[in-house]
Amino acid sequence: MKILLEQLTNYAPLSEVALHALKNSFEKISLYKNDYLLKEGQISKHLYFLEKGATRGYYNLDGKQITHWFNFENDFVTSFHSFITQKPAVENIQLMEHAVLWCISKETVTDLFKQHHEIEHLVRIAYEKYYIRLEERFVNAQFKTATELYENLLQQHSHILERVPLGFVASYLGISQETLSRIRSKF
Amino acid sequence: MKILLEQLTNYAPLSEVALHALKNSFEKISLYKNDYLLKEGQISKHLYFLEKGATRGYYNLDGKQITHWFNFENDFVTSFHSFITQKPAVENIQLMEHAVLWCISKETVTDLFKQHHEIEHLVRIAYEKYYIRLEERFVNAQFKTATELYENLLQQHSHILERVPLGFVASYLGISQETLSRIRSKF
DNA sequence: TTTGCTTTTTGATATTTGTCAAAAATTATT
DNA sequence: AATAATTTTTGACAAATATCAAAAAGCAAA
Repeated sequence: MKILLEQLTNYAPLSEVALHALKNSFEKISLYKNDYLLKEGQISKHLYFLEKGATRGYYNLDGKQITHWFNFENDFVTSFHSFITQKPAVENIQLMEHAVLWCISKETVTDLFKQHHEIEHLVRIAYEKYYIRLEERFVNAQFKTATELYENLLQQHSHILERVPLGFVASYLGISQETLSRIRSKF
Repeated sequence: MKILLEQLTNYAPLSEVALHALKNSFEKISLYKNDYLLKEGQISKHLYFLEKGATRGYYNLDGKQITHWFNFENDFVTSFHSFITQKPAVENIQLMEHAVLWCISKETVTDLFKQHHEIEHLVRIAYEKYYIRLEERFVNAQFKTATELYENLLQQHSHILERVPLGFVASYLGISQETLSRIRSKF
């Protein structure tokens, strides 16, 4: 919980009142490798904070699993599309390792926004950061070669390569597993 | 101005007070084809609402102009990365047509957030929509073929194809102009 | 440690897309 | 209307990546 609150106050400072409200709003849960936080077709009712562990988001396309993101310690996790629109998710969220998470429901989030403007303010700032991060990833994905993407990943997020099977990384980068294997052998 | 306020209240309803504050915060400007809203290296100090006209964002890579987004009527335009971080922009924003815009400064936006929580609330919701939109575009860009991307564009945003030179569309889709030309000839 | 299961690598080949150069078509300017 | 400038198309070829199949390596369970 301490980690979660620290992470939140990195975005913006919070009053004691707001901190207290947040403390009472998250519930701790513990899940195991291969468990699902969300399955395709379900509506995402919860936002999770990943204190420990690793998750991946994937969807099924032509009988294949396409992993399109990973989350690790201190990340917020959910199907944002489903959580925001309350429509069925197209993706699955699965644990790649045993994980400790803090869980909050959509309704609780909405209530917190109503009761504590400073929390909505904080989330507005968090959204900006998340938006920029997505924009960067998008530009990279579109305009860099597979080798450049791998180098980037190696330099900036090498922990991903150590904790995640190669096949997942390949689809995360948008390339085939064989190509990634060949690229890697050249380094 | 009426259009701008309508567009805003599509995200969330606003009180008379907030509407009035907004009315006093935007300034109308008129610019011409090939003018720049922002050049690479500048810090984006303004957010624009495009009432009429069309803009593109592009950056320079290996001596080429890479167009990575377009904006048309009723879109908000800026280099979000630069506007949010107040760091120099990597992209240029140029008018593709004569345009009528409503302009607001970063400081004014910040002040409005402080004075009217409902405006920050509205923007929080707007961010969610923008985030989802970017996510969709990202997933498409990464996992669809050039032909599928063109078909999508044709079905969902055919106005883009009519108003924008082919070369810009090609780099928007992340493919070469020659490839796009060949795809198009097959339809 | 042996056996079975999963993941990764390797080889051969096919497909997609890019690049370069030139021609054709379109648009703008005088 | 003629000329110039820009944009789009076409062709030939090269490069990058995907696909399929099989071997090798790694890991887990009995």
